Amino acid sequence: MPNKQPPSDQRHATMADVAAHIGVSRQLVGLAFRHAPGVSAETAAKIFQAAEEIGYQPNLAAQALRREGTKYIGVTYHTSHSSSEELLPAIYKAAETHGFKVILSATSSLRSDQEALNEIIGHRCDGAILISSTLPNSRLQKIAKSLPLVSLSRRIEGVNCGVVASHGEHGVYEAVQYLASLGHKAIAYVDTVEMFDHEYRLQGYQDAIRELNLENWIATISGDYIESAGAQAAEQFMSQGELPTAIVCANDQVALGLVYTFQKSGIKVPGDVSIVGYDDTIARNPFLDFTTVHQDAKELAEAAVADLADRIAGKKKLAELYLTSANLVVRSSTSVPRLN
Amino acid sequence: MPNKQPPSDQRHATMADVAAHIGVSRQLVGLAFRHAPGVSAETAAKIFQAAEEIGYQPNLAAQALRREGTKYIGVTYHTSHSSSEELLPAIYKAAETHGFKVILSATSSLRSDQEALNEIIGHRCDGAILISSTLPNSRLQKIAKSLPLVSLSRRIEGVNCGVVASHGEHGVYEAVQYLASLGHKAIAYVDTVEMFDHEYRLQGYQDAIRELNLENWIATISGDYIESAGAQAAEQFMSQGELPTAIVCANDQVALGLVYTFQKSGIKVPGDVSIVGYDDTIARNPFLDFTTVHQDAKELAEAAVADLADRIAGKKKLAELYLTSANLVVRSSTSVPRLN
DNA sequence: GGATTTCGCTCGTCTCTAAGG
DNA sequence: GCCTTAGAGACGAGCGAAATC
Repeated sequence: MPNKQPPSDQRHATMADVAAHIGVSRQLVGLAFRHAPGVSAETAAKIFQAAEEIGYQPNLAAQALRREGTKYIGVTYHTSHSSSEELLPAIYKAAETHGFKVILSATSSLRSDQEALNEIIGHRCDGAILISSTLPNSRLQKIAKSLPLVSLSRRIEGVNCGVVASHGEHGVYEAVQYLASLGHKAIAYVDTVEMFDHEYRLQGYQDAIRELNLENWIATISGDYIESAGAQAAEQFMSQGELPTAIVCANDQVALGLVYTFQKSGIKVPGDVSIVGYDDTIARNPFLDFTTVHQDAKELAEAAVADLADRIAGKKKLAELYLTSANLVVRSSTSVPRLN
Repeated sequence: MPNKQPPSDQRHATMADVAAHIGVSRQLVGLAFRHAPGVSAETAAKIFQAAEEIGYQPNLAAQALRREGTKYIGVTYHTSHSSSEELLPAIYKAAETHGFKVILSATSSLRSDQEALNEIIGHRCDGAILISSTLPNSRLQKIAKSLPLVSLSRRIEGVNCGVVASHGEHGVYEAVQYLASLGHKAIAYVDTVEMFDHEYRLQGYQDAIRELNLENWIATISGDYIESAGAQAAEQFMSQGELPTAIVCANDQVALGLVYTFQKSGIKVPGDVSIVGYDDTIARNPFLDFTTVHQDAKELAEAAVADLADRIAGKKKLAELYLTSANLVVRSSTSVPRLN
């Protein structure tokens, strides 16, 4: 009766296996994998080759358990939030350059933000990036005391965490100014009140309108299906007698709903109405090719990770706000106004 | 000079802290959290309350390290694959009922399937679900020897893993039959050759057309931006003299590109052309309201998790294929054919 | 004596055996 | 037989200190 099973196919290789394979100590293998100084280049090469041969992959759980910090960044995001499509890859990249691994934790109608965050705490992540989190500020403030936090794409206030979002005021302001420069005077704005940070984008609209001495024309909509909300806004405009000559939307999805519905009713974009979106997600899709405000996923991700890394290193404690660029990208959904 | 720091705010609480807080043994706390037998209801309540009070969350790394299996399921998915929007929440749910936690690992143009899989191996997941993975079969076959695998939304062959996908042949067949029942005779199909499993959906079209004694009318398209591909297909149809009276698309995104482009050119849907999608993702969006083939995220997720759980338990080793339901959902993008 | 390698303890939890109330 | 505790050895890697060439 064997008191110890031979390393079966089932068991994963460990550092000890690698070490035994070439006759060095386990610790030395550890040093090599940590890229710590004091391992001769020759030995290191042998070690990595042996690891390759027996298919060794470091056990992340063991690392996380033993290390002072886990070197994990937790990221919560909502599965149907379209902007995370570009944000997540950028976060992976940025985290890697800062020496962190990413642990994703998805939220949805079936999984709350709190559950997602608990998982991150369970993994003992050194810090967390919360994308458009719906957690109340009081809750966040409590969590921020023991876990470095960055709120991404949601400008929260009164919480000691980093906040990273695109400069909505500026982006929308620029869009309205551009439309005015084309000769538009009846410029409307579609405000989606259930979207985070909608108020800042609205602010940009109002600032520009005031400065241009034009009239406010705001359509306020709400609803889960954001494209449908855009469609609903289109109906609203069409039932009001005269249409504006240009409409700025709080995001690309609303713009799509709007354009689709107009076209279905025979209203041409941009011939009859110019439309501008925000986000530059679906807008850049060649068949849509909407004029929109571009927010840069890479810039957002890098700012978020850099701030979080500073917090983890203890260099920051207080609230800090970063507004990343939001610039108009002119494409084919805008033109000079129609002749009435 | 204190030889031991008092539990500072920085350190996370452990089972020992919980135990000390109410004066029981550390082992008992462990039993309670594992819901193991032998803990009185009264004591268990006290333990959980104490855990709540001092904010204890089990250290997942320690659990994963010590346990025989980690009870993790790794899931790889591509961030711009729209169907994962519904699939991921469903997988979380299904995994939970089977007693597993989920570890997400995203792929994108910046992060390969192999990197994503390595992370999963690093976490020592008991098994993995690969959603529309692009890894070559030979690679998968090698991995499947040491890690239970399920391929979701991609029908691979020759690999000893579970395969779960919707019954594309049936779904498209049903769509064509329905169109024929409305009186359509010129029924075209848009085949997206770069999509996984496109061949099965095409097969359904061909089977139905043959059975109905109609003529094959296939538009083959390729390209990254799948909605643009749809738009491109629309251009193709419009340049061919006469339009078909109905078009079945390989997926919803293509359908959107098609409909959008037709409408822009003044062609009415469904007045001039009926359109059917596949997936029932964006199609269900109220402002689109496309007729489409519904594939059920919940059904897919449950089948995938159930099969994987069986593999992890050692109840299965060989390849196995599950085809989940694919049923036509009639909405407003289809009607009787136009009068020529 | 500096470069290279090894020792020995530790992280938080699981799991097992033995024994106490 | 119920509940509870004591004690100890894992799991796999990190890291400070000591040993070796």
